[in-house]
Amino acid sequence: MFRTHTCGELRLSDTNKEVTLAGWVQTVRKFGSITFIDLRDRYGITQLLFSEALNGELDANPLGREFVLQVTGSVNERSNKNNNIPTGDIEILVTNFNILNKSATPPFTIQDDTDGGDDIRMKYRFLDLRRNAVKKNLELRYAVGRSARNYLHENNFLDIETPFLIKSTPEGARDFVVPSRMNAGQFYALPQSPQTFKQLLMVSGYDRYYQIVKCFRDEDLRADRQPEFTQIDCEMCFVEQEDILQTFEGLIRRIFKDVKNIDYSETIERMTWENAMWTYGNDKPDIRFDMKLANLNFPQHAFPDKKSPLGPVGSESPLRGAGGPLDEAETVIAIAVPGCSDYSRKQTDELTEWVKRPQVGMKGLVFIKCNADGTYKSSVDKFYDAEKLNAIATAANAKPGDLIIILAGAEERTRKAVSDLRLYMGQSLGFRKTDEFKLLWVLDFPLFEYAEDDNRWVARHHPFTSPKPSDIATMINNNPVIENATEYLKHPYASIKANAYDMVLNGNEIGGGSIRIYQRELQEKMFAALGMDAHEQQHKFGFLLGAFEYGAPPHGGIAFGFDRLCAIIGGSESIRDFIAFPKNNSGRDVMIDAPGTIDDKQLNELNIKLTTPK
RNA sequence: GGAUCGGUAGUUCAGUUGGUUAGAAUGCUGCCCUGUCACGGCAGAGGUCGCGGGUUCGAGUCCCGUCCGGUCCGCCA
Repeated sequence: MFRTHTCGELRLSDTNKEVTLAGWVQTVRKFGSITFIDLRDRYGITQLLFSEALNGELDANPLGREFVLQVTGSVNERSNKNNNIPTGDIEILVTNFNILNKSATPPFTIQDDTDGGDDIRMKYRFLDLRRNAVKKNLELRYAVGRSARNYLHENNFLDIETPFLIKSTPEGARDFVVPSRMNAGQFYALPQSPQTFKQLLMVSGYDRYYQIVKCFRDEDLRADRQPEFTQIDCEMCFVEQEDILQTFEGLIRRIFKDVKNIDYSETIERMTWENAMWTYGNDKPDIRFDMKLANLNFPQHAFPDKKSPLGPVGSESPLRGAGGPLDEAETVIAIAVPGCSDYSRKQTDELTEWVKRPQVGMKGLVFIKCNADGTYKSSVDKFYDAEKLNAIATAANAKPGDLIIILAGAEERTRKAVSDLRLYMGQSLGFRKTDEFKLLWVLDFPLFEYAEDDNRWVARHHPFTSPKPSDIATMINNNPVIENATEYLKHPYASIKANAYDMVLNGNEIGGGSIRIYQRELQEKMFAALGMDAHEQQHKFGFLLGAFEYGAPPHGGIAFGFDRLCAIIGGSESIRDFIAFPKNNSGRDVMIDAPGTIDDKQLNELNIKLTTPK
């Protein structure tokens, strides 16, 4: 037997027991004739005592960090206890030890506060994983997965595996492809999600399905995006949107309870996509803090009855500094940043530089300081009197002490810029606490978006999403063809809402789904709208259209981004530390150095000729 | 495809206006130490300043290119 106990379980009550432990040397502390060693395994740290006086023949000198050690000895009560660790009351008086393996000096310290940077930690990920900080993340990931499985199991969901080697589809993200040796010149695609398979399982009558499953998308990476990632993928028969929302509110509440012991009993807020876009500037708002967007030019479709506090402004508009003259700006949006009216010139200049960065892309900003005494100090004082500034402040819901920031420009860009600014200010003012959790459903997404590049509709969610029941007739009765972009807004399809929903946690999309199309006619109409003719539809999705002819039930589902959910619950922006072996920014695994070239024999078997040399 | 920040000791970083022998911390090695737990003390080793080119009497420092890494935009049904 290698060990009788783990390094995390011995207590004062075990005193005098003869035990054998195995683990890694965390630290060595020498004091002449006695030596302390912290022995570490997955479960904790136990202090070892090597004493020359008591066991003179033991030589702890050869032992270095990360050596693998098996030790036998008796459990002693410590004379100096350590309250910081659970085993801090005891130590092992070593009578015998065995070096199971030596270790080279690790390139970084295996500690909670390691001295290693991301690069070196990823290259030696197997050492990084020994660190408590990473281990805790992987344990949390397991806890989230186990909680989800328990909940879904208790609610009659079946875990059914679906294939990884499937067919490339035209819509959505770029596919990862796998060449087929037995079918020369042909390729499998790895699934971006098990979407069509889970729908076919519904047709087969498995009315509640789930799978915690790898998905693959060959797109550029981010801190919260990996090319292979994991989804909690779910689908249900005989449900309407409300059934799905209820079921998966239950799931997320269960996860918070099981993993964080949080009773998330409050109502989960619901917001239409349209409302989210106008109130927060994006479709996954962080509602942990307020700072709502105020549209100062009050466009007809948002606030039809109001007049802009800015009034008619000519080409000499003071808002020139915010991105151009107002009468040329499609949109003018303000936010009131609480408690920042005392910002210095330097600080407002920094904000100006921030919005001028290419990633934000504004030409500048206008600010109004709402002083505590009710007066205003703004970058447009020579254009606006106090009455006008007061009207803007009222429109922006600003209170004394607030700093109003105004951006102007093209609608989409400006909305995104103010949204980014809101998150940036929220972050720097400490409103985005990692231990506070706010859930939100975003509903009623547009079904279609117009893709200018291709001059066609694309599905905002995916092409299997059903329109709202009230929009089905609009979809069936109209020709999807559009000639040019200017017709886009006027086309009946532009206003069709999808029966789709996203779950948002602290400003991150953690899940999304929809009620699906289950009738062949409607699905064909959808494919046609996306520019697929009958032949292509049959070629790409014939199996699904065929299945819909054999008693396909109404169904819908949802998929949660498992890695992202774990990261947010774990209080991190980056998902990489919640994945045992993640890829870097360029999609590389720097530990195993993948991807790599393959030899000519393999290429020949696959009938592949490279156009660029290896 | 684009923007931006970084690359100097094993590691994390500092390095001024271009100017002597490139520093600190930590890790590592040796010695001392019987109660540490971020042990302490003393001594020591450790550098192709990512790579290539250029400017200059002289480049870690300036310029050009390139590679690598981080973050973001585009992209991600």
